[in-house]
Amino acid sequence: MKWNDLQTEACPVARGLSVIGDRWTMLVLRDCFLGVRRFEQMQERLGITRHVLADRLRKLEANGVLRRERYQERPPRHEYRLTERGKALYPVLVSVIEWANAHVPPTGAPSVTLVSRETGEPILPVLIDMNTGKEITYRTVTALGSD
Amino acid sequence: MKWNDLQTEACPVARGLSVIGDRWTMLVLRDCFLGVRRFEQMQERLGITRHVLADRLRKLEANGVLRRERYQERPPRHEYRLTERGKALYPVLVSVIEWANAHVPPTGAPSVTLVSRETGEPILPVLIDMNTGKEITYRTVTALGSD
DNA sequence: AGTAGTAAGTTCCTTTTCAGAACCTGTCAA
DNA sequence: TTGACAGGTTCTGAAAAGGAACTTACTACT
Repeated sequence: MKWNDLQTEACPVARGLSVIGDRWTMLVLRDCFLGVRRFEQMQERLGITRHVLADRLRKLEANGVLRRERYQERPPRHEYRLTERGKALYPVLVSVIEWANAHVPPTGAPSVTLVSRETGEPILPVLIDMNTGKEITYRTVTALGSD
Repeated sequence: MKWNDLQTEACPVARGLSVIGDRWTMLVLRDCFLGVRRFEQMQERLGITRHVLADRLRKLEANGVLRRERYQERPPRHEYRLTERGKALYPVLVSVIEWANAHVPPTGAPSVTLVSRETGEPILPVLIDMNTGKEITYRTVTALGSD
């Protein structure tokens, strides 16, 4: 099976990863959430090759995660911004951050954490089921549907 | 920059993705959460090549996400199980599922959703900050540390 | 007029990774 | 002795990624 065939699968994990499971893609989106909008800045910050970055931005735009906006004419220049669909990925990013900080300790370098804009206090992310108010773990939940 | 250099970065997104951001890796973990433990089953379910599956399982074991347990001697046979570190990835998986079901609609095929084991009702996952009790969005939270 | 700088890519070439299939090893059962 | 099973390894060709240089359409400086 090829990677691109995943888009049509019934499993939502496969469908989701067909969009964001690519090498570099989530790192590009991290920069987008940090407010980086331009090709040159992303390329320099990420250390990704220009070729791959152009490809990822194209695919993210095609999938409706980013949109390409012209910010000047002559010469034409564009910047990339998160769409609503892109912004909806924030929980995925936060979950990765939380997991990495707890389980993939940085080697020497200081860690980056998330803090509340309001209080400045570190945040403690937990997945809650809004219907029951309880925490979601692999024990309390099961998959339903044709898999 | 090479992909493997990400492990030593200060950014937790980069460190996390150096472990789980690889092609196929999260799909292997999906199967683990579904209770699949053996090489043959994973290979058949995923449609991944045996070579790549062996590689991913090796890396996941090296990173402490899975552990390899012998379940019979002569001939030696092993199965793969999630460690605590692996189980801690459940929120990442759930976030991907939630996003995909909302934003990457299946083409024709019926969707797979998560339900509460207790009530059988569909769950509605939301990321909450345990300190404030409020929902976490890209507006309410900001990164702190050297990035 | 000529030179340098900027932004967003594209092109070319090499190296790495992946897909697909076949093969290997040790054991049991027919 | 042949076949099946489980968990891999080995091989070859195709696809993707890395690295560096080049392109285009401007603006600003000398």
